[in-house]
Amino acid sequence: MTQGSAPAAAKVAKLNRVERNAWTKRKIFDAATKVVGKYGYSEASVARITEEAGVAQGTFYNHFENRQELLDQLLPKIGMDMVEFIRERTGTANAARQEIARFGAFFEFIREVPEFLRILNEAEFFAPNGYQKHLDNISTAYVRILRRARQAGAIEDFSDEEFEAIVHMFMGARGYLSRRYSYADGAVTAVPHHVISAYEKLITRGLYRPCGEDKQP
Amino acid sequence: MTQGSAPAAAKVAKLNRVERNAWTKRKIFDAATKVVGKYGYSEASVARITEEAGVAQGTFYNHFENRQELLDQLLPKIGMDMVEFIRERTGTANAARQEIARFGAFFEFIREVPEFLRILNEAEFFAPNGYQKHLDNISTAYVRILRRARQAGAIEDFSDEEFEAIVHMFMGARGYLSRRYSYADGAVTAVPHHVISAYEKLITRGLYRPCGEDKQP
Amino acid sequence: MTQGSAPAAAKVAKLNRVERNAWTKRKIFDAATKVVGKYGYSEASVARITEEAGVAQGTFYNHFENRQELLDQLLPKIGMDMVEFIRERTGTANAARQEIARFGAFFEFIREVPEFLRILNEAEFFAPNGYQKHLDNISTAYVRILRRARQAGAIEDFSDEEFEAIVHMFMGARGYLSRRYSYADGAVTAVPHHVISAYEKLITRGLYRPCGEDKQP
Amino acid sequence: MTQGSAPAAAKVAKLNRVERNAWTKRKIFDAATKVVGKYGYSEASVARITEEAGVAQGTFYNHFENRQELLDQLLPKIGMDMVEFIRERTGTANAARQEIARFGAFFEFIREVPEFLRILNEAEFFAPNGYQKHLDNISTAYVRILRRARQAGAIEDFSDEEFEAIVHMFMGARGYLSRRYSYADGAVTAVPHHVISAYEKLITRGLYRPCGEDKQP
DNA sequence: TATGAATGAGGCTTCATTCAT
DNA sequence: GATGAATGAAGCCTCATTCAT
Repeated sequence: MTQGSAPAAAKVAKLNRVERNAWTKRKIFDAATKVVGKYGYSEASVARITEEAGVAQGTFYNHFENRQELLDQLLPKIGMDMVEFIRERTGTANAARQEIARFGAFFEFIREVPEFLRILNEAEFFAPNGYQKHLDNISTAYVRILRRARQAGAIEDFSDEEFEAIVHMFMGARGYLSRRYSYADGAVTAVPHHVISAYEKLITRGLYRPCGEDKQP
Repeated sequence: MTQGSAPAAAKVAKLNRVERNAWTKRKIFDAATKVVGKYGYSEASVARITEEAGVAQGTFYNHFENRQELLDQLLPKIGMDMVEFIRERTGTANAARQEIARFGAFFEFIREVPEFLRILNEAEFFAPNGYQKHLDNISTAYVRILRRARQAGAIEDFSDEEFEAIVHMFMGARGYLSRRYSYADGAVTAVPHHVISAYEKLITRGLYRPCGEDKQP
Repeated sequence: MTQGSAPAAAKVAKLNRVERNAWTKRKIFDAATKVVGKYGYSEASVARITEEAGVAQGTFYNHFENRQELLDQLLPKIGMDMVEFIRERTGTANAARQEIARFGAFFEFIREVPEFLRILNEAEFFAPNGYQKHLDNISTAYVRILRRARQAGAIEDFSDEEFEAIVHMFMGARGYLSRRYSYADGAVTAVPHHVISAYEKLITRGLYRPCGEDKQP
Repeated sequence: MTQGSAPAAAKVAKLNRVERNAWTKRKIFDAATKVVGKYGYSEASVARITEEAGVAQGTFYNHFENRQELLDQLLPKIGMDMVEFIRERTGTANAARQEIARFGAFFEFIREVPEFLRILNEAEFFAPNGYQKHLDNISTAYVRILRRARQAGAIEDFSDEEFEAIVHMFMGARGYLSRRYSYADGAVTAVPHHVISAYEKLITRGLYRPCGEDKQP
């Protein structure tokens, strides 16, 4: 429209069609993360999300089949970010120490990405497909870790099936604990030390070999 | 309108005003339990509940301030039923055995009252006040049990604060496990044995004295 | 609100609950007739209808399951009015004359109830159930008339099945003619005389005994 | 972007600009015929049509001013095909026989081009301009035929204006009959014989000279 | 106290059309 | 000329709550 504007074409104009498309989708996605994190799934109307994203409501449906599709993508996406985040902080100590590290990293992540907690907790009921996908992602990865620890001699006397149950307990425990201790009037705070210590005692005695040393180096 | 109706009023008429009132409220309450258990909180519209209860929508507001008030009463009420149910099945064996019994009784209760699972799980987000109340109820009772076990010498080395954390882990673990293992295509099934055994190992080794015998009789 | 208003309760207040209910439903129904007649089914949004009726949109759904249900009731209802209207104007002359009278009365009715034409014509596509019902109503009644004429000796050589086809042709012909000749820029005008005369010739010669006299007195 | 693409451009590239243009327009047109025939006008969104045609939505507006313009072209185009189809099957027998032949050919055409019926029937309300144009086309041609029959002595006692009315009745009758007898669960079937016979009786007696022989050769 | 019709805001989604690339 | 993302109005319907009877 402004005739001579070609050379001035600003930041956004540099993007080609494909990039612009991805950028818009990303805007919607990020907006949804923010909105669900703040208000919960049930208040995350398309109107609210698109307003937060700064696009028209109709635009939403150019990028997602419907509201639910977006909602179901939220958790698995952030969940993978979390897995990566935790992996980076796990260290190379013995298996029990690593488990403690993971436990702590989980709560660190929650503070880094405060939306995560609510998204995780509510997903089961508002985004069941996404929740299941996330569960499978986590469960698979976690069981693999436990198996490796068993091979290394750090765990004895647990079957694969029992591992799966243990993993579910861990996940459940973290969820409960995070909800109980990490919320402080909306804001997210650190988990108190006694929570860590209780968890440490429970799992080092109950799951991993008490001595804290793996059998095979 | 109702003036001369006293003699004709059948069965129900035997009730006086207060009893009738309580009876109606109860009908609504039971209907809500059924509806939420079957469809979840978000589908539990006032219309659906009153229809299930066989009363008019307006009647609802004679007994509850608003929809949320009823929803918030649901879980604490059933939760207390559950506590009683579990207490009756705890037995008098040593502390570790009792804990296993409680764990099992929890899953029994779920099968007795199939609505409970959904009400419990969703309450956190749809009936936060009721959820908190339920949490406090359970947590208080459970911590008391653990303290007593510690006094009896069955638990060592855990502080009161750690007990609270442990209780939350237990509750979280049960929730997760029940969701993972108790749903079978809508119906509620028994929890597989390896889940029980995994739990048993984890807590007898991690919390209670491994030998399974209390210090003081 | 106005404290002493009880004795003043005006016109509408005389109605009891049932009557008020019926009255509201009727208001919606009449509004729909007007709106569909003027704008056609596709423009007959619930918003437009309720606005015309002077009620809230939500009220609509207290009286009709959904938009389509109302739409499907429109034609059969008015169709029965039409049947009655025509019957009253059929007279007692011989069968052929009666047929001409019916033909004329049809066009009279269209002018009495100008909405009818559009409702009739569009119903096939926008209210198929209602259309089918109307068709059955009319077809049944019409075939009965033809049969009686055959019994009276006014018609020869047509089978029952052929009657049904004839009735469809009559209905189709009327529809076409009414659309062609009765619309005058939205308003509805009388059908020109040559249309009547053409119809008269066609059916008195083609269907009824040409002489215009029935066999049996 | 397109600079060097000339040599590589396959089959389609043989077409010059004008031909390509016409080809695209044709694709859209055919797609619209298919879509309207199958789903009706109201479901014939621009999105659906362009998808069926395999072009982008924007392309549509390079060839048609708007959605309605295309819709209005649909019926007149196919209508002319029908006229040609019927003419080829009219034969050279006497006028009454020819009329019967035309009646039969109409139903044949419906089976040849199954989309036609729906397009014809719905056009009146969804493509009024196109419908009017079609009506004029048919009416003009049909009246010419009747006039010629009158000149040949096969019809007596009908004025030109009455001819026009008769033509409308014929068209209306055909429409009704085709809808009543030609739809069989979506598919299009043959019209039962009694329909043909009823029509034959009606028009040979009512319009054409009963003897079936024209006055002047 | 019981009733149930009335309300109107708000939710999701579709769609014809525009316009920058 | 072709593309397809962006737009925003409009449609249907649900729902918690109110209020006159």
